[in-house]
Amino acid sequence: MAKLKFEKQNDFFQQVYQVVRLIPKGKVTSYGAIAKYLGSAKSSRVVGYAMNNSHAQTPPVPAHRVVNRNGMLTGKHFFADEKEMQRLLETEGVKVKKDKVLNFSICFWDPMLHLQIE
DNA sequence: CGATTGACGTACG
DNA sequence: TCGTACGCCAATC
Repeated sequence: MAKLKFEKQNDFFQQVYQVVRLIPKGKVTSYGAIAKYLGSAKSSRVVGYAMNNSHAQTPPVPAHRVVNRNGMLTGKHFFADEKEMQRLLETEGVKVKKDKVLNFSICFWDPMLHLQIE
């Protein structure tokens, strides 16, 4: 359980990256959950857009831990190899089948429940 | 400044 | 269960 505090409204992107970096190993979350956590539940698309630039961030953002609401690896296409994302998840203990996270409800990590904004 | 785009999510048939 | 339509919002053109 980590506590997170956002001083000011940093760049929305930076907030997204920050949350993604806090995702525990072996866990995954969704774009919508992150958006909601950041206070913009309807900005899920923007979260995805932010992830598009995650590769340029330092330290790198574990984008493979972020999937859509169905647990599908919609972002795999943005990795060097489409199987890279799945491989990374399985390496962390997350089973993936047909581009979908198995036991998604169990592997799902909701920032709203594990992070607290003071 | 208006139009388009998108790693989403929900509603509807 | 599956495909299509639409809304949302920031970035980009």
